[in-house]
Parts: sequence; structure tokens; C-alpha cells
Amino acid sequence: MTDPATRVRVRFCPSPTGSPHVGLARTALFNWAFARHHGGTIVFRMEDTDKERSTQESYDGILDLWRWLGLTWDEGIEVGGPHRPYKQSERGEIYADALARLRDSSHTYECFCTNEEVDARRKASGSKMMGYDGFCRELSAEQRAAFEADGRRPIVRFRMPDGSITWDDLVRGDITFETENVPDYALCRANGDPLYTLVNPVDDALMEISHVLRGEDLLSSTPRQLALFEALKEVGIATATPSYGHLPYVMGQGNKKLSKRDPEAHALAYRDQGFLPEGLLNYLALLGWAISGDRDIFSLEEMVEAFDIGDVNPNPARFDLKKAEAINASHLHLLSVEDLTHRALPFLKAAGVVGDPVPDADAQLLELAMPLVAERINKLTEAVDMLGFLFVDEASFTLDEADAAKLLDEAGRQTVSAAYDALSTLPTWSTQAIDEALRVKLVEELGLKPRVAFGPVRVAVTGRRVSPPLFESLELLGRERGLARLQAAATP
RNA sequence: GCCCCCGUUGUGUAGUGGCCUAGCACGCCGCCCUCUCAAGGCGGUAGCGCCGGUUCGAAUCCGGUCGGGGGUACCA
Repeated sequence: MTDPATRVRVRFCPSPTGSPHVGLARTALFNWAFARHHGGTIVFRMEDTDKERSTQESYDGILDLWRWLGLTWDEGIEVGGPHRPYKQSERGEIYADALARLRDSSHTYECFCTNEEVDARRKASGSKMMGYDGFCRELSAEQRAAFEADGRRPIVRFRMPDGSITWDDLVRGDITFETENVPDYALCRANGDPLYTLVNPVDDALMEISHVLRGEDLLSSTPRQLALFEALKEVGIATATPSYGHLPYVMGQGNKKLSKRDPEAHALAYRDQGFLPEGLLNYLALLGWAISGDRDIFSLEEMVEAFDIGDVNPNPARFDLKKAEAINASHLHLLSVEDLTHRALPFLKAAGVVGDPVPDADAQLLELAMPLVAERINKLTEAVDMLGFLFVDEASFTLDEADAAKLLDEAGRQTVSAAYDALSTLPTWSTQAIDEALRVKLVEELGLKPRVAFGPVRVAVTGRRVSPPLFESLELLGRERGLARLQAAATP
């Protein structure tokens, strides 16, 4: 439970390795909503201590994602603040100092063991414990000298205390580990590089983080960090221990964690597919949280208002693309046509549907056409497929092969030809007039069922079986282009 | 193996001892609407892992069991 007297400070702390995962975005969202709900501060620091795996591309991708989603932060990379720098790769001296203090207070020791030696000892002793066995805890001067003479460079290990460690997890309640099950762990590589195990708690301490909301995958490292915090307080680096809350896993198909290999795991892909940030965010919020029993469409503001970390469900959540799309569609349909047009524009430009900059003629046509598709698209990219036929110049207009093959057979071409006859002398080129003329000719005179009558005409005019409404489309296309397409499709 | 977490329809969830013959949403199926596709409307499908216990009464509390997941790195 959050003590209102505690000022809330949370952090985003991604590692710039690979493309950002939807689980990472979900974690960021919950931190964001939690902090905003409590009027707290959000710190953004980049955990780039793994030089091997960190990339600039990943770093940029993470920032792009946060900006697209609108997950703002108050302190940290790009914006600065009292605890700079906010990239761990630039905080080497801070970690070296922490390490020195921990060593001087005997909370750490140097370890020369190789994994092979640890494994061999475990096998020999028949121990069930998998981690480090504490062999180097109390090394004699002779043993050290022997290792050093052997050319070995030690790593630094944290000396876990005896007893048990319990914390009241914000989403799971009391969790207890016996420290005998938590081996001494590495804080620093043999080459001197500090590890996540050290830098994450040290920075949380120094940046005065009050609440750590993170993935369940980090749950079992919490006792180690809690123990480290005690040591950090002793040596004057930490003043308080943050509260921890472990968010449920985001699972993929079957029962495995959604991995980077799964295409739906990549958060930025949703932007590129034409999801709305509010749509993705809303869906992500549903992965472990609900605003109420009978509603699942809500805005970020509503989420901030209602969010309580204690309501988060600890069960792992399966990522369901269909539901994500449905949620996104609901948000899309909530948009005004102007807003929708504005948002779809980048996709229309990128696909070459409209010019860039947008010519007046394109803008005017778009204003008329967008209302026709607004209700029938679920993602912004679908506007491209729906509207392309209106903007393409006649020379490059093509029919979808499969659709044409299916509907523009001999009978279909005759229907299109009849449609041409009905429209070629139409006095007024309007939706209503086109509607009436085609119905009289095709339905009444030829006796065709409406769906049979209009199918071929639709393909002739829009190029596809799925399109905006036919009569409106014809009106927007204009008499000349509309008739030309009918004529072209009527002849094999 | 050891440690930890989790367990409501296919999926996400609501549910904190009686309002639950378990609600909502997505999905799926059917119908209506209909110029296609959507949207919209209506209806249907399917669930408290299991076994004990506590209680007048349990999805809700307790114990056990089974199942799933994660951790067990000089990754984060």
C-alpha cells in the first residue's frame, strides 16, 4: 500500500538491447499510470552496462516508442535532472565507489572460481543447490596468492546474509525467501565492469526510487537486491528501500513467454501497422489490470484516475492479437474524421496514395472520402487499401487479379456493360442518381439480385471486392473516370 | 533437482462468504440490417484444475494435491 506521505518516484530502466518488447511497454505504462495517479515523478535511465549487446538502434527505438505512446518522464535521459548522468555507461565512477565501500565493509569478497570448478564441487558433494557455493568467502592469503600466480582475475561477489528475507509485494503480497537458497552473486566482472545486479539497486538508491514495478522475471532477484539495499544503507549510499511490485508475464501462443522471436512481441511494429497509441496502450493496460467489470475501452486519463497497483492481477496474461486489434478499432472509431485523416496521412503519403506535400486536389478528395472508410477500418494502414483506387491515376489503375477472375467473368462483364449504359447518359452525377440508375437497370430490368449486380461493378470501379460504398465511390471518382473504368472492365 | 510465482469459459478479466442457476469484452457460431467489407442490433457457445476441510452457505477462507510458468549467468 502506498503511504501518501512517501513521495512517489518510479523509473523506466530499459536495456537498449534489441527492439522494444510489448512487455516492456506494458511495464512502462503501469509505472507511468502509477506515478501519474499519485502525482509522482518518473525517472528515465538507460541500463546500458552490457557493452556487447547494447546498440544505438535499440536505444533510439526505445525513445521512439515512448514518444509515440506518450509515456512522458520528468527526469532522466534527454531531459536531465539532479542525478545525472542517466546512462549507466557514464556512471562508472559511481559504481566503482559503491563497490569500494561495499568491499571495505566486508559485504563483498573476491572470487576466483570458474564455473567448471563450481559444477565439479557440486557434483562431488551431491548438493541440490545450483548457484555459487561460497567457496571463496574466506580465502587464505596463500590461496589468493596461488590463484593470482595462476593468472586469474577475480570477480566481486556479494555476501548474502543468513536468515530469511520477506517483502510485501505490491501485486502479490508477502513473499519470503530463505537466504540459504539465494547464493552469493556477482556484482562485477573480472575486467572490472559492474553488473546489473549492482548498478540497478545502486541507481535506484541514488535516484531515490520509491516504487519498483517490473516484470515477474525479476521476482527471484528481489531478495538479493533487498539484501544489497541493507548493505547500501550501511555504507551511506541508500537511505530507504523501495517497495517492489512484480507484474505478470506477457505470454505468447501456448504457454511460453512472448519472446523477441514472436512477431507480435515488437511494440514498434504496432505503430508501423497503423495502430493508434491509445489503442495499444488500452490493450496493454488490460494485460493484468481492468478498469471495471463491464468496460474495457478507456482513455489514458481514465486509467490514471483509476489505477491502483493493488488491483493488478498476478496471473500471466496471454497476448491476443485479435483482441488488441478490436480494442484499437474501438479507439479508431472514436476519432473524429478530421483527426482520423490527420493520423492516416503519414501512411497515405508513405504508400504514395496522396502526394507529399499533399496537393489541394488530394486534400479535398480525402476530406470527402475519409468519412466513407472511417467506420470500416481497424488500423490506419487499411485506409491505404480502401482509398487507393480514388487517387491512383488511370494509367496505373489495376484490378485485383483474384477478384477480377472471380467476378468479371462473361456474365460479370455484361453486368458492367449494362451499368455503363445506365450511367453514360446520367444527367446528374450524384450518389443518389447513380444508385437509382443502377438499381433500375440491373435489378429491375435485368432482374439481378443486388449483391450479384453490384459485385462486378464494384470490382470494375474500385479494383477490389472490398471497398467503400459503391455509389459514393463512383460519385467521388467522377463521371469521366468512372465511366472509363466501367468501359475498360466490360471488354475482356 | 532446488527455490519462487500462478491457477474463473478458447483468450483477457469482474468477482474479496449469501446479490453467482458466475458478469463484461475479444474470439467463434447463427440471425437481423445490407451494394461488398466493416460498423450496428439480437441470440448462442463455453469456465471457477482436483480432493478434503471450515461454514447454515465457498469461485471467494484453510490444508493438500495436480498442473503451468519463472529463476537457478562474469544477461538484464
